[in-house]
Amino acid sequence: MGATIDDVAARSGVSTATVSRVLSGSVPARAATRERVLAAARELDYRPSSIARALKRQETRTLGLLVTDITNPFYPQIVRAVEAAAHERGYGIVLANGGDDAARELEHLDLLIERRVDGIVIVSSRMTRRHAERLHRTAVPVVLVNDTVAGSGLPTVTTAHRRGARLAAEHLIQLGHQRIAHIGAPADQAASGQRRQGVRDAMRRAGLGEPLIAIGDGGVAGGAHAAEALIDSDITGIVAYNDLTAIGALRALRRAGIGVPEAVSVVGFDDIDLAAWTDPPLTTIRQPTEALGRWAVEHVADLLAGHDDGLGISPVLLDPEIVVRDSTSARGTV
Amino acid sequence: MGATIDDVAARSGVSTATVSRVLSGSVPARAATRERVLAAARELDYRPSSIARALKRQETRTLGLLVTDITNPFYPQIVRAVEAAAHERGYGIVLANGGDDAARELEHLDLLIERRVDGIVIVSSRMTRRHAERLHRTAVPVVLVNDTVAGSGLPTVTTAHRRGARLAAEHLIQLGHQRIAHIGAPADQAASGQRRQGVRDAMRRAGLGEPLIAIGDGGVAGGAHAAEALIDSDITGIVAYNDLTAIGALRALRRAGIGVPEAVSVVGFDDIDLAAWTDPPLTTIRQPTEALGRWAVEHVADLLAGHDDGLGISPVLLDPEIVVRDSTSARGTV
DNA sequence: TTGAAAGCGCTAACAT
DNA sequence: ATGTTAGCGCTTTCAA
Repeated sequence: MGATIDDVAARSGVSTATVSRVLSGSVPARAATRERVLAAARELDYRPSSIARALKRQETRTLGLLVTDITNPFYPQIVRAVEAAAHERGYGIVLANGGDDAARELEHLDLLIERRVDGIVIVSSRMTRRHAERLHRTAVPVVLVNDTVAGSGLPTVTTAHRRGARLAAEHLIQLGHQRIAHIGAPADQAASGQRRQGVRDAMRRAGLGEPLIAIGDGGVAGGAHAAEALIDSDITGIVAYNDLTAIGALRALRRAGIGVPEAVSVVGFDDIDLAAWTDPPLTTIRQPTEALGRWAVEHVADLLAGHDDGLGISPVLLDPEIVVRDSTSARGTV
Repeated sequence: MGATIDDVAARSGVSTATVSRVLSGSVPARAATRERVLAAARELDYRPSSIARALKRQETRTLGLLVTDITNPFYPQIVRAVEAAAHERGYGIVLANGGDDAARELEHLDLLIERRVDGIVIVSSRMTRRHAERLHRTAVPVVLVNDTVAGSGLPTVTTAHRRGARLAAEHLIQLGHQRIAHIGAPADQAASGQRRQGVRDAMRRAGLGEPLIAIGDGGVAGGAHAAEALIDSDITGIVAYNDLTAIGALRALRRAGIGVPEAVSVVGFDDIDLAAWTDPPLTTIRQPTEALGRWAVEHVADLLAGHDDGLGISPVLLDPEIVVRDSTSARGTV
């Protein structure tokens, strides 16, 4: 099919070594030789095989991207970010969409390893110690995004969930809200504890006591349910676990005839694409997706380059920022 | 680092050929040999290098997935579907996110080819004849999803956009609507013409004349704008180019105090995840994402297997289905 | 500046 | 049933 380096060498009357050198530009060559090689390559439409190169060089310039929690609305954003950062550094991305169960996920991990990816980025999965072990054994650089495995020593970069949730609650407090509820997510969601804590931090600092806590399911339905349960309380502000939850709350409140933001203010988390288009547009905490992806890729690259910076002892926290839209408004003390 | 086939061979006291055979299971081996090989492989945590295998076999069991139109809300769904279908058939996915300009996209294509992907699935990109040429020259099987390049002869699978839009309009007509508007997308969107035609088909069949046409931008903002312009007309139903456009329309109508679906019914297209959660939940045309992805992968596989079924002359159309929610309702003749 | 040759890890004839 | 060996397409010493 495609032309090989031998074809190019033959056509230009030099050795394959010379072709390789000219094409890589690593070693100077006589101008005349250069020209001939380049011409031959062009004429034959030669594309070096990265497979052969990988075998020789023992690196594929490829990163595995394992995304398990596909229900995560924030998934497309992070895939985008990682792909872009990788491409910039000359890495390709092999995508692995985690399945439903942990077993299938381990299988994916194996596949990535067999494909000899140079490193692996794992996003918000249900990583277990077993995964970590497997990873450790094969010595493939790995970085976790938005999740940690306790005691695995795996390097991690995550959004500062706690700080983000605090930001959300503080925004409400600054607007004069005093009775604030938090609609959380089940405990198995990596960030649920931290976000709840963030809301408490803000309340406590302001001397407002404890937030009212309701639990959703991380999705719209759960958010709506939880908000309904909150309707008879006298809260004026809600910090939702994420945007999906917030959208559910918006819906439930509308159904109940409670105006947002006049009667109750709502803050989300993530800033998914559609957050700008809810009704009213959602005030939310934007995760630093770009930075998360970039950091993950750069750190894998560093690890590959042998810069073992002793990281992984504690996760790197990246700051989110608040995006104020129309689902929150000032509220004097009642 | 990792153990090689030589290590396993040495440890189990057989030749590498035997190891290869035992592991692949292609040829029967004596039970005792089998055991020893398997044991050695396990002990060494041996993972065959798919790189070396690819070089030998001249196939990587890898498909390239080029997604350019990243603004397409339908993007995550199709990535999911393609990945799943590929995985099922033992293919991995190399992801390439198209850039802004056509040049960057060509670069991506080259990269995929250098990576020696066995086939390429291209989703809804701004494919040009130049791309098609490049593809043709390298003889890599390609299938296009939801887009065609006129005269390129590239096999294509797409949603039956025209039929889908007709379904949408017919739904409205059955509900008693007579004055229907279509909010379309700019002409450069692959499906815009077909969807507009679909609406006209339905109107004409029902003897209702031409639909009122407004043009959005394929996004929420454009949908809102276009809907505003429609407010003073006397239409009672809107078929939007896609869900984003429909969401924009929903918003504009609410702002204007026009009830959906009491005063005006709205139908979207795509059935993105959030369509079920708009207010009111959106009646829409669901693209057969699963089938699209599966078909694309299977067709590439067929091509790879040498089944040149003379396809590609005309695109394969997959039927969408209507999902009726609450943004549409019956309406007697006024 | 260029060439010859070894070798990356595997598979598949071809032998035995 | 198993071993020997060539070779996939490249890069990289080592020589010249």
